[in-house]
Amino acid sequence: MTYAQFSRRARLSRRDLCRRILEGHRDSIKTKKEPTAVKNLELIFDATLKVANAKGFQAMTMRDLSQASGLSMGALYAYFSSKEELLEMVQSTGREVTGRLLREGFEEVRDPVERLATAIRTHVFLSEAMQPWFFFSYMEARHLGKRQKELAKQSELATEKMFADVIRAGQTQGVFNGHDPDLTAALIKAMLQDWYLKRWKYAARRLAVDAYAEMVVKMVMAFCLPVGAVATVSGEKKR
Amino acid sequence: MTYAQFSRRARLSRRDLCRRILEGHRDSIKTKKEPTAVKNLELIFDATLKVANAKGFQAMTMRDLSQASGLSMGALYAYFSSKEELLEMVQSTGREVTGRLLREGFEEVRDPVERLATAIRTHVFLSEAMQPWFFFSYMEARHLGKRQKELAKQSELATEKMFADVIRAGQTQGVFNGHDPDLTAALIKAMLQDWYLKRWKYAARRLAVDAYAEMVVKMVMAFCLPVGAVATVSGEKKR
DNA sequence: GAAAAAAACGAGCGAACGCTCGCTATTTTA
DNA sequence: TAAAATAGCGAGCGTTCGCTCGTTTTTTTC
Repeated sequence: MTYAQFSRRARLSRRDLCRRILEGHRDSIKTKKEPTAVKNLELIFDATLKVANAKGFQAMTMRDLSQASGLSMGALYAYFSSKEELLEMVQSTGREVTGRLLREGFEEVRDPVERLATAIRTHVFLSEAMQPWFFFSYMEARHLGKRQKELAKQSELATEKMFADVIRAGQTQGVFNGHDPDLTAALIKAMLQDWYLKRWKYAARRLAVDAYAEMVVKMVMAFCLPVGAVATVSGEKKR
Repeated sequence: MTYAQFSRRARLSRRDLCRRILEGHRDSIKTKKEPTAVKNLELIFDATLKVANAKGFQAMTMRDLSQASGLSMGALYAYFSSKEELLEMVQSTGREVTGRLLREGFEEVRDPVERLATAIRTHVFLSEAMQPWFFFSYMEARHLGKRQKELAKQSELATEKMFADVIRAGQTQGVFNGHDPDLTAALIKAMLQDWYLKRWKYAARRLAVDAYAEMVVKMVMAFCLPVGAVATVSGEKKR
């Protein structure tokens, strides 16, 4: 799979995302009419991610957010009851969408090698498509309350377990060698995170998202496949 | 090299660190007597890293810092002129010490394979010994001013170039295969960062620093060494 | 198009912020 | 040990923060 294929299939528009958020907060959001609410939620989340990812969520004032979104202070507070709730809304939404799309991304692939490669590619492509959300989730996680922080950790561990399980299954089938699956999964996740955390670096090098994904796949396969196994990972043609 | 050996050799006590900071800011620090100044700088940096790493530097108030350090507001401002300057002091100190120790760590090792492995181990061990500093530098970099932010980026790129150069030298000698050295270095750095950024994860798993370092070394060698090369990386005995 | 309902506004509130400065306490000097 | 020098203190200043609410503007209803 390439990034072009992925983003055609995933169709994760901000509008759909905001509609989901609205459904989840129907009771607390004061605006009655859906089209208006969705439009404004879009403005709010766009502005939040833009300003907060530049200067940090704590440093972003509600006046900043008001200016960046084009909504007044009063209008903003029709959609959340406090700055902290806004933080939780962005976090939980990103978490939910990520988990779902990631699982869907490779569930039908059964060959262990191809399954691991697809999981890696899906994660890179997903974090590319939703880069501001991923960056925000990572950098602002420690400003969450105790309960929400625990959820964020659980989410991270769940993603990692997903990779570890794929590797374990491959080991059982004798396709992968015996390296610790949990630690391997942790290292994979570390490499995947760099793509959305250090975007300035890869943008400066004009590195495409597909190239990055393939590099990570190669590194992981070199580590997980037994010595001597020919590393033809993907069915796609190589140049 | 093991972590025990490294930390015995590096000897990077907080006291020495604070003495260096004092020398670098002799003109702006109002306290005249060195022993007093060093003692208070130690209190200030300890408290800053403790509080800021828990709730973020922006969220840390000067009253928090006063309470955590045991110094009054007035006493704090004898050592820096603004909260922003405190941020820059911590950042620049960490940067300086890191760069120096990292370079010293593997300059005498000449064999490419051993050299790359030593560079990786040194980075992991260094980030373990100075974990609060590394975590702080990473998480608070975007709150710096333009000039300082540029320095932080340059420092990151310099570290990466160090790894890339080691790999390039190994390729010239025909020891490593032809994978892009710059991108490989970026992936190595991503794995190294996870150790000090996600400490809660590895602490929960009771994973030792040496084990982590060896895992990264193995992964990198599997990727960089030509297929078929026996991966006996270190001179140390294996179980 | 008048009345009712919904959405948007933004000045202003109390609280908390970074930082200062007149003062006290401690140490050094002679 | 008196005088001078240094270190330490914390209430209070001006500012800015998150958030509210009485009012105005826009949209819907009939």
